[in-house]
Amino acid sequence: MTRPAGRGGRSAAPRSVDVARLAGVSQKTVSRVFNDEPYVSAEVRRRVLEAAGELGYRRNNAARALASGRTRSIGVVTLGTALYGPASLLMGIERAVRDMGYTLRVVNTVEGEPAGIAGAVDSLLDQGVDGIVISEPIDEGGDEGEVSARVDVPVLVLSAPPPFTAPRVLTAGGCADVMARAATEHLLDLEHLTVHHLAGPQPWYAARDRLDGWRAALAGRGRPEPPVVAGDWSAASGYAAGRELASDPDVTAVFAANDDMAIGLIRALTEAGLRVPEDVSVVGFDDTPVAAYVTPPLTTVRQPFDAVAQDGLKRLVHAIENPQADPLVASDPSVDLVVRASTAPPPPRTTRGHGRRTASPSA
Amino acid sequence: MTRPAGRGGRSAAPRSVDVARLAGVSQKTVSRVFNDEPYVSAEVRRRVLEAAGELGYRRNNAARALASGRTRSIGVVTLGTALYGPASLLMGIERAVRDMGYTLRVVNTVEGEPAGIAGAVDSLLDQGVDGIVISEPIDEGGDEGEVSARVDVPVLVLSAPPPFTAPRVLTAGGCADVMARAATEHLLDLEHLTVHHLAGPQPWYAARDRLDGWRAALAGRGRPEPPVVAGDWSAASGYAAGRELASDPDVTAVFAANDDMAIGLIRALTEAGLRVPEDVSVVGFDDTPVAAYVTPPLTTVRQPFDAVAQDGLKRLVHAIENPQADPLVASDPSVDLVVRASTAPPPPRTTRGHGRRTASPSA
DNA sequence: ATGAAAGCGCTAACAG
DNA sequence: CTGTTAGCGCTTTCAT
Repeated sequence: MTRPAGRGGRSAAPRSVDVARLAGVSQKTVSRVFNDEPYVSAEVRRRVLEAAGELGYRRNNAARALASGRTRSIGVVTLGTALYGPASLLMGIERAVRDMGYTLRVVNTVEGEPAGIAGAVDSLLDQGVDGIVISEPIDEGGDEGEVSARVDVPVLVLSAPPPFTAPRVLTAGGCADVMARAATEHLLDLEHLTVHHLAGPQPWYAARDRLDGWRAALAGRGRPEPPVVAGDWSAASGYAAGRELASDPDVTAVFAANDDMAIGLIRALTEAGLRVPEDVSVVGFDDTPVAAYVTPPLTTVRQPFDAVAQDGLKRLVHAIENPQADPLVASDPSVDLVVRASTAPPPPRTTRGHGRRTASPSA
Repeated sequence: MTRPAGRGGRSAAPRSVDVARLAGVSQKTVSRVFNDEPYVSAEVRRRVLEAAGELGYRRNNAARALASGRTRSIGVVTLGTALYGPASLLMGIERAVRDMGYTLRVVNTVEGEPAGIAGAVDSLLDQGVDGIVISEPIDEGGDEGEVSARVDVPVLVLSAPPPFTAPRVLTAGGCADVMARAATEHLLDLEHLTVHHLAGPQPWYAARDRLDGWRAALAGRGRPEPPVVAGDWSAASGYAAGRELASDPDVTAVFAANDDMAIGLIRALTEAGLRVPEDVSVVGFDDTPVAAYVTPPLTTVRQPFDAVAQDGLKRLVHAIENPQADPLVASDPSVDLVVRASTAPPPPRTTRGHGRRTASPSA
């Protein structure tokens, strides 16, 4: 019909000139209509829209990007994990990006892969994104500097201090420390003498934040700081930690850096013959969907993923669209401690240490 | 320097002509080098690469897409949920897309939103993707037909029968039924007279598949089919179902359509004074990271997300790059039943019904 | 093995 | 309010 499947393009998709011809206007007017530009009479607009509908016209994004120098897309760098935290954040980001009228490109970094964040950012830059979101990065040690020079778009770093310096870096959601502090204080308020911490993997800024918050809470009350137990976010690591902790009669309260580890921890404690929360209290972090339904229902901290993503993206888009203006200020999200049945006052002091050295599986 | 920050474009990014000039070759040769085209002498290639490196040259994707008619990007439509299944699948898709040399664009559909899949596909088409992946769609009833006409790129539908008809539709991973069947048969092999099913929300094809598999297993052994209990994937719904099921002494085995529901179910059963697996066996689906660490460790089915994504994407890309060729055939993934401690033979028949009507909370 | 010329389909100035 | 004229930076086609 119109055109015999032009060069590279797949089929002969209608172009704006085709619409213009059919509507009896100039090509530029079609462009005006589709960009909601002013100065188009209602009548002409109607005719254009009708013609476009008839032809099944849809703007060519590549041409738009080439001509305007903007792609209206935002890239996000995520860890390639289905962990509840990162996954929830990604969903929040997608929604926020869409709400702001942008499209989303996604690149995962694979833990332990050489390229890391630098490579992912580079790939996004190749794709021509207008802005970049780095979600829950981890500190891989030093390859971040390499990117910095080339990054000429605004960058938003979520749930962490900036992992690298680029001309225009924003941050959002670095509030895990205050949430962790609240969790720890909840345990202290219950009269526990101290609180142990089952930490996440330290390359993760999110894990460090929680560790810091726990430290701050303990320091704030002048409590001794027991040695940190290291986990890797998995329930398996929580279980391993639990076996260790179960044999120490001084352990009456544990703050785990995420719910999965808390669940593994509880399992190990239970198998060792300890009761949660009567013998040991446990607090998790995330409020995963199952947290309320494990045994016992888990006291945990709910993270405001959507709010963080929304606030961050609003500021990122502002930075994109107003390169010269001062960045908007971050609004701080609310801390949300969800108290369930896994926390209680410590056992009476006289009975502490009671049969705590033998592991008698119960299941 | 080169050029004072041309019209729309942000800064004066170097173009291929700049590289060509510096390397003392034609622009076309630069293009050849970057596209790994043949007929470029090693010496020239080296000079071009060096010049490009010096200038910090990076190809402009919009121009490439405009000139070639291909964007080298694949769009994925996902539900906006952090549920383990969909999130895992998304990670697998990202990886597979990247491995195939494409980039990924993501659009979520929000359950209950009017636009639904049709809107998401449309948005992806606007963005000019070369292919589309629809991940774990749900049947929203009828708005799919609207898209079909306009979809001129290959579409891969994961974990479901095609939700709409488009010229070139592929499917992958619709194997939940055989996995569900295996799960049910495991319970039957343990001598349970029948198996109850805690189903997922029926708009989800994934939920329907599991229901079908359960039915097939029961039918295959000539067992009675008890009424289906409806859930919504959440642990909360599993808990609600558990309260119901706990009062029925005929319930000795339950196959839950996902792990979260299984966990909620177990909690309700436990609170009702029933033991798992001594009184009631439970099988989940997904093998979430916590499945092995809840009490009791959950027998469940592990889904081969990565394999499904990889196989599907290989075929999608084949369809993109060989429009005329016959589609590749799907390779079927392996079923992986993980037997843990939540399943056992039913209680002795003489004692069945024992104290099953009163709910005496424990834990 | 390399180069020249001609667009891809749009947006951005500038005229009317 | 509307139209004209130039490119955006590549890939493609065809010459050498």
